[in-house]
Amino acid sequence: MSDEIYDMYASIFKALSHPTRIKIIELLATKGEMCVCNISENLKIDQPTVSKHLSILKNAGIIESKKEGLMVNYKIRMPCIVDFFRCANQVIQADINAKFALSLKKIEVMKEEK
Amino acid sequence: MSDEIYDMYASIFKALSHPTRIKIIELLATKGEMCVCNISENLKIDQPTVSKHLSILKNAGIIESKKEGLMVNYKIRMPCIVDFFRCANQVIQADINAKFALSLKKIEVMKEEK
DNA sequence: TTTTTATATGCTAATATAGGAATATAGTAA
DNA sequence: TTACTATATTCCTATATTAGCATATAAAAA
Repeated sequence: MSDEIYDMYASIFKALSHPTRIKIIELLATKGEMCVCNISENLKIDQPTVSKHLSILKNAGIIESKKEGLMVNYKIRMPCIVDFFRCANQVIQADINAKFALSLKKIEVMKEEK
Repeated sequence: MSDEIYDMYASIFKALSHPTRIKIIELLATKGEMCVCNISENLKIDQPTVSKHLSILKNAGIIESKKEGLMVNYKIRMPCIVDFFRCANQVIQADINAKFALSLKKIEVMKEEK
């Protein structure tokens, strides 16, 4: 694989590496399509900030936009992106389970020390 | 979803948002398991830098390590991470196709202008 | 035309990240 | 013990990213 391809992969993941942008993807995945104003309202984040995050996602090729009158509607361009989250969720669940197991172990040790 | 969960998703994607770390994942996905020295040698990146990237991937829960004597072997903890790349590849291919279509269109316009 | 509405962009300060060089740690061997 | 090997960490500097505010653009309405 060429360095350019690695950069392209990295830029897609970088676009997804911000909690606000994850929220935007989740919102669009749920509602299908939304204008900037509704996204801003729904997430309670001011319009310029939402606009900037949307342009980052768009530049990465993850979402696309369509102008309709005054409004710009955004939607997910690559539906398989939802699978990212299913996998990421497995990682997160594994972490939570590991932390839980660890705290149980600590409780056991405390009992033994008594 | 709580803000903490969004942060966890974001940190997983952030861990993948660097070309060197993509290369490491690809390497581990292919070879199964590798020590730091072999990763460093294979990617021609110096050891402290590889070590830092590995710790970022490990903290995100994407890879795990096992110490064996002097060496530390790393392997992928979540096999589904490979699906990330399959999807990301679709995004990349779509971009490449779009660019190609655009350049064809420009050629058409140039012909008409003659 | 002017005004209003929806979105995008420019600027700045604070914060985060990267790589390189040097150093620290931990296990092995002599 | 000392020497060696494989990893990890620290410090430093350069660069990148963020949110917030102000401003610019673009379409619709008056």
